[in-house]
Amino acid sequence: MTIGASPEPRSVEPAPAALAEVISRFGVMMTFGRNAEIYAQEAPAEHLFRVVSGVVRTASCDLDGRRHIGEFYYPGDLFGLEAAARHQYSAEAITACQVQMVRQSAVRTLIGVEELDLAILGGLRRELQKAREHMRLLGLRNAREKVGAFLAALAGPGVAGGADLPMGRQDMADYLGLTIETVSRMLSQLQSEDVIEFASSRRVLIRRPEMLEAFAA
Amino acid sequence: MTIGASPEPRSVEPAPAALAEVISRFGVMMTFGRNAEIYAQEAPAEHLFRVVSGVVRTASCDLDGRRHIGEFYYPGDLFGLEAAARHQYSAEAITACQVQMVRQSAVRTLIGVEELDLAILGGLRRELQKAREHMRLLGLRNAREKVGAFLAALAGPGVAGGADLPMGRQDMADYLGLTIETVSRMLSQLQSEDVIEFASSRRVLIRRPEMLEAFAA
DNA sequence: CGGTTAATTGAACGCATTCAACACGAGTGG
DNA sequence: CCACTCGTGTTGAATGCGTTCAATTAACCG
Repeated sequence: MTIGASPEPRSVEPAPAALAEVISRFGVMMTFGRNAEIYAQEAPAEHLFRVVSGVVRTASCDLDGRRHIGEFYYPGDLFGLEAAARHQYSAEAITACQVQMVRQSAVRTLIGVEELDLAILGGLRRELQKAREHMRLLGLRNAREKVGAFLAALAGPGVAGGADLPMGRQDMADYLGLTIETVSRMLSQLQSEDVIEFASSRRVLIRRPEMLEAFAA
Repeated sequence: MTIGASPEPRSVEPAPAALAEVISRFGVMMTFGRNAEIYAQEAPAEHLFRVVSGVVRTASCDLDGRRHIGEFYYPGDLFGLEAAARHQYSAEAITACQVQMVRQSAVRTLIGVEELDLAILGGLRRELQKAREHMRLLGLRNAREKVGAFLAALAGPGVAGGADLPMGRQDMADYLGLTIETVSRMLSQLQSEDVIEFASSRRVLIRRPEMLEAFAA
């Protein structure tokens, strides 16, 4: 796989299949409890990870305590294929979860250096796209749009029925660059407008999918 | 170069030397005037670029006109090695500038697929790191800190003397997720605190480097 | 049940924006 | 050389959005 040569350009890259395959076959399965740390910020990035079950977040803490959530990872997603030799963000289990892990050096012997690099290349492209999309969200959306876009992404392209919110309000807030109160307020507002409806605080029903999709942009 | 195997981890990746070398030797030199478009948003990403002189910005326009600046590129920087088959951001000349350009397919024959992919890998790692840093800036800094951090980055690690601001206030604002007025106010504020001083609106002198570096974090 | 954490809601504040006016500099023509 | 214009940058005043602080309610779990 090389950049720019794919016959069918698409806006979002799929997860690199070859690497996912290798991790799922040879990876060491690990189990983490809620809020357990999978790896620390600044830790050496020696392993590649794949979410088997549960949800993972990457987080970065500021000097003065402010926290930023980099991304959420769901079953099937790869994470930990960092940009540098050390992790910029820590990774933590949002829910109890199972994660498969392989040493990069091990993958290298299994599928060869070139294959590994290509797979990582694909993964990085995906990460970069998500990061840029996130940058735009943070830079030029207001609170209402941020929360709407988040829900739209979470509900997925087939926005119908409902969706679970595995993460708490604080995680959503730190992901969107808002406070927990503002997130709550926007959710309440969207509910009062019948765009969504909460079955419980972690379970949301989509009442007007077309309204939510308007936020996706 | 493979991820995780480098003996000396460093926080910021250098530009991929091999690729830069190839572009500078075989690239087609092009000249652009102020505000000229180098490539458009959504255009196929078939080329790799290198700034020879001048400054380049990548920009992305929203449906309702809001603009976001992705990154600024200075002489020696590579750009256009996008995450997808199509450019997420357009590239424009901030100042009159010279840019070298090569087709990816041409590079492939010159240095081989593996080399190319490795070089792009390095470049992407760099881009991802910058994007994440930018995300954090947008997500959890206030106006004062944003402007301070911008100046600190622009002045460079050896924060001393002064720096030129090749971009206008609007570009700075769209990069930082602020309005032009707020940027101007923060600059005035920093000047009134004797952290910086403006020789002209595009030329800034660093009066207290240690104060600026505090923003870098 | 009580006890604890998470989430919602209210009220007041403050930071950044918005709208508006003004200042500055570069370029052009009288 | 000055007057004029246009683009760019600065400054002021008022508004509003999101935050902050505080109190209440809901969910979770022993």
